[in-house]
This record gives sequence, C-alpha cells and structure tokens, in this order.
Amino acid sequence: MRFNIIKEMGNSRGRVGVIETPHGNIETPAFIVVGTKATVKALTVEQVKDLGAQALLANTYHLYLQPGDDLIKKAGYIQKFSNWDIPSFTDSGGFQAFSLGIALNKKVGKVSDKIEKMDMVDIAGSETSGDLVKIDEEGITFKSIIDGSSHRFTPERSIEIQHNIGADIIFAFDECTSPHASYEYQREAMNRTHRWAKRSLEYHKSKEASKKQALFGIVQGGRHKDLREESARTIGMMDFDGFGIGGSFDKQDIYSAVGWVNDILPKGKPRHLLGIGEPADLFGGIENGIDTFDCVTPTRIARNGSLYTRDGKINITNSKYSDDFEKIDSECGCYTCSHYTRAYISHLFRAKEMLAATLSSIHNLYFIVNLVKEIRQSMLEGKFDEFKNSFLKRYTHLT
RNA sequence: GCGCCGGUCGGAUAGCGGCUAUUCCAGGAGACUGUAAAUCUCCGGCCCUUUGGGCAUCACUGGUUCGAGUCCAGUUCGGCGCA
Repeated sequence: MRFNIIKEMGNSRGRVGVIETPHGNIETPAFIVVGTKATVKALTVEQVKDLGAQALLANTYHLYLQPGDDLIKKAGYIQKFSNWDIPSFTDSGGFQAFSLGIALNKKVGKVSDKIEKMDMVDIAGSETSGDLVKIDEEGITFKSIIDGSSHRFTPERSIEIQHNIGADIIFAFDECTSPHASYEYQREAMNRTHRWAKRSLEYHKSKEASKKQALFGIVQGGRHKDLREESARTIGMMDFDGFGIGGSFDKQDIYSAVGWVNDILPKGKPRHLLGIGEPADLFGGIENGIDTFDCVTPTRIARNGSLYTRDGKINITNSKYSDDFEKIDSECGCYTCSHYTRAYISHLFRAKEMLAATLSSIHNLYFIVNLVKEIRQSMLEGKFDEFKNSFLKRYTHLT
C-alpha cells in the first residue's frame, strides 16, 4: 500500500490524497462502505460499485464465526469469495468487545449526547461485565452471537484471521470503550490497546502477508485530550502503514478529538476514522485531517426508513409521503432517484417488500459516498469552507 | 318458531367474581455512528391546574354481590342446527 498526498489545505488539517492498494486506488478523502459479513446488506457488490463506492470494509469477528476465515482463504480470499474486486478493509474484532459487551448490556451507543455523571459511576465498575464478552490482558473471550459457543481473540489471532480473509488494509486488535467509562478505565483500556498494537504489529511483520496487506494501528483514549495525545504519540511511533482513530466520543467533541490526534500522527500516512459518518461528521473529520471513514449508518437507517436529502433526513414511512410523487432528493443522481418516487419507496416499506431496503440503501450510500467526493472536489478547488457552509446550512435547516 | 353458540380498541384475540382489561396485526411518531438491526422504542376512550391526576369503558337494560367484562334475567344483533 502507498499513500500520496496530492494537496494540503492551508487553513486546516485537511488533505487530498490517493491510497494505492493491490486492488486499486482510493481517492481520499473517501467513505468506505461497510459490509460486515462480506456483503453490504441488501446490495450486490456491483450495485455498490455502481453508486460510486471505492472500497469496502468487512468484520473479522463475524467472518471468523461464519463462514470461517479458513474457508475464505480457501476460496481465494475475500476478493474471490465475495467478488470484492476493489480495495477492502477488515476491522479487527476489537469493536465487538464494546458492541457485544457494555453497549449491549447497558444499551449505550459509541457516540454519546449527554455524558451523565451518575451513569459513569454506575457503569465504570462493570465495564467488562457484558454477558457475551470478557476482556483480560491477553485478549478477549467472546460468546458467539450465532450459537453461544465460546471463542477467544488475541492480537495475534485477530491478525492471523485477517491474513486469511485477505483484505488490503487490516486493523490492529484494540478495545473500544464506552463513552460513559471512567477516566481511569479509559486509561487502562488505552494502555492495553497499546500493548496489543505492538503485538499485532510484531505478528504481522513476521508473516509473508505483510508484503501485500497493510496494517493500521488504532488510537484510543476516549474523549480525554491527554489520553488521546498519549495514544497518538504511542501508536504514531510504531511502524504501522496507517492509523485508525477509534473509540467513543462525546458528540460535540468528535472533531476536536480527531484534531488532537492528527496533530501528532505522522502526516505521510493515512488516517481512518472508525465508525463515524453522519454528514456533519464528514466535514468535521476531513478538515481535521481524516482521509477515510466507514460507517454503518447509511445502510442501517436506510433499512429502517430514514433517507438522506439535501434538506436533512426524512422518514419515508411517514404518512405524508404515501402520495408524494417527487424524488427522494430532487438533486440526487442515484439509481433510485432516477427511477422511483417517494410514494413508491414508502409503499415498499409499508408492504414490507425487500426492494425497500435495496433502493433505500442505494440512495443513502450514494448520498454519503458522493458527498465525500464533492468535499474532495471542493478541496481541490479551494472551496471547502464555502461548500461546507452551504451544505450544512441547508442540511440542518439553520439560516 | 325452537335449540345451541357468540358480541371486549380499526381487525383478530386474552380475560371466566377482585385492584392498572392482555397480546398480535393494521395505524401514528421517533431512534439508529468500526452492524447480534429488513431492528428497537413510544403513542393510541374522554377530561384537567399534564414529570402527575381525575372520569369512563367489554352490544343494551335491569338484577345478584362489598365488588361484575366475567354470574342471573330480559332485550338486541350475528352464526350454526332443527322445523
């Protein structure tokens, strides 16, 4: 993998670049489409490519459990197995320490609106007590979400599985903490993640796969400036090919946290912001030095009836759309908008037809993927701020 | 005409003497950020001084009872059977 920076913005941390992988280039900034189980839900990979996606991201934990990483290797890696003939990423499985642990247990998300002190006290003590996950120094013990069987991931095992899956860019094994975790716990988890990063890197470098697959280290530290900076220094000094910024955020502080980190990370390597992708977050991330994003939001909310428009999100199942014969977004050039109306999509949801998920996912992914492309273009033209302001003004209905 | 069975929210249901009448569907709204998500949450009689409170309600009328959707009688509507 190689990363070339084409242009740096003078007035912010933003940059335009190209990541070269064995399966093609990614023009950055870019939105990476999530296909956890080696499929983007409701879509064929041809549909995903047609809407403009440059790369895909799958998940180590899910593919290890089903169908098994050995099988994917045997099939000819993920490129052959699932016909993903474009650049690909795999997440390390570390996020599941959070999503199947404390997040499930306490029903909290990774991005928090309101950090309440009472919650912090309640949750800090039981941070690792999720029913499906146990964390220790060596690794993480999971219960399978499929059959309840017990499985263990260590940094070495995660990398081995990711080698078997064969994505172009893979991630070090890390621990994602709850935004409600105490400072002390965030520090403890961050330090563990650093030790795991070193082990992930050493294992990776010892294998032949490291010549084809790039390994990104992950910066943690929650929403605390000192921890984020310490994590960026520690991970940034290691010989990774690029970096992921992970963990939990206070909704208001995502961009500042990203900025703290990117001021420290080496400039010449790509930075991926893990799991963030609301329109406003894309602008905030990019101007703070993020090169790639992945996020489930466009596809998940699509399946649940929420669709992006230039004027904000709409819930297409609302009764007022049942006889609305306009496009989802009047300015959208996606396949869905060029062929179907709001009324039709609304009908498909009410009738519980599968096509609702497909057409909605195409639209939302197109919206986000191409928004990032527009942002990239605005950067090349030196009009980032102008584009950002006009987009967000309209999207958030603020005048 | 006689007999039997039944009428509970828009639909379908639970409840078989007790305190807040259940659940599912349809309907309305909201949530979702490295996917246990085609998922989840909330609303659904009326009124008020609405973080609460009050009054109703199980076809209708009357009765038994401390207490009735529930038991009894009649009425009414519907289904089935027999003439």
